[in-house]
Amino acid sequence: MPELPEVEVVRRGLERWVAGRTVDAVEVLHPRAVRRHAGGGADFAARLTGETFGVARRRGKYLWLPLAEREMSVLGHLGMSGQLLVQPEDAPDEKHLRIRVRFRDGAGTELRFVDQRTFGGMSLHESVADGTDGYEEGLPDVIAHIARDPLDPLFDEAAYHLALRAKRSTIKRALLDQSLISGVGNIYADEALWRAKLHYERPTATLTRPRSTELLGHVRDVMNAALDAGGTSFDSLYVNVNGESGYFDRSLDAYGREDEPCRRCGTPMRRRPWMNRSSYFCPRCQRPSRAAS
DNA sequence: CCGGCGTCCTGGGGGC
DNA sequence: TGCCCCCAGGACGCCG
Repeated sequence: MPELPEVEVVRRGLERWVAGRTVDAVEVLHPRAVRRHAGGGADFAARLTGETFGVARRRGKYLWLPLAEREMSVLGHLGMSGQLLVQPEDAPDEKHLRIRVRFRDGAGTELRFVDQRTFGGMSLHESVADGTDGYEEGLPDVIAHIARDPLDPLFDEAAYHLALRAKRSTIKRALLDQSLISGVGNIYADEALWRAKLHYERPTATLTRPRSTELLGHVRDVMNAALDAGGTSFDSLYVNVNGESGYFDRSLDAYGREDEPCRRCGTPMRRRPWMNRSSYFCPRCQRPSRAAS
């Protein structure tokens, strides 16, 4: 389940293995993998052929490859189970291979998008300036609404706090709202809330500025720890751009630890159904406030 | 306008 | 053993 740290590991792989290479041919093997591309698979392949990739960029869980000679970018999202692999051209196709990008150089490798559950995909979009960065970053127009992520030096912390105070929502919802702060998924939300000793249904409007600053610090800490470890991997579905599995799950304090002792106080951790998914928390360290159930 | 929920998808696992 | 149902969840669309 790739979140920001895993996507960043993939971005680094793309920067190293794909930047500067020119596309020779593209094969779209599953239409759902390009469902976000307006013209469909054939159009995606035709438009990409002959183009040269720039340096991969990332915002939250989205990553994109700017085209060197156009104000356009190839947008990628890994969804739940997506992988971007740089493989030898003669390596056998993966079972869930969805898109293949061949290159014109003689490097002997190709880029593959592999995705079992097909929540992810690739698509080509116009680039747009967002007011702070220029066209050279190639931000795809369709993700202009995605907020900067907490590891971005230009993340607007003051605006984030103001938005939290203004919302009539709860903290975990707000952490997962990609238009407020991007890159946080279910796993790191639970981890950061556990570290901050905050209940997932704490109303955002009750968070003081110091408290929300502290939470943000925990979000950054848990993401940086995962980055240092090379990305989190839970079910071997996630593999980085070179096909190496991440590792980090041993370090999780909350996610997936139902009935296991809290690493702070020993109380059995709980799992609660929440928004068609789960929230893991310590019932003692993370007490709900009066307004929450 | 915005919060909240349904939907997409597939393989693994649990229960009967 | 085999089958069925549930579960995982990111992001978007729609409803109230």
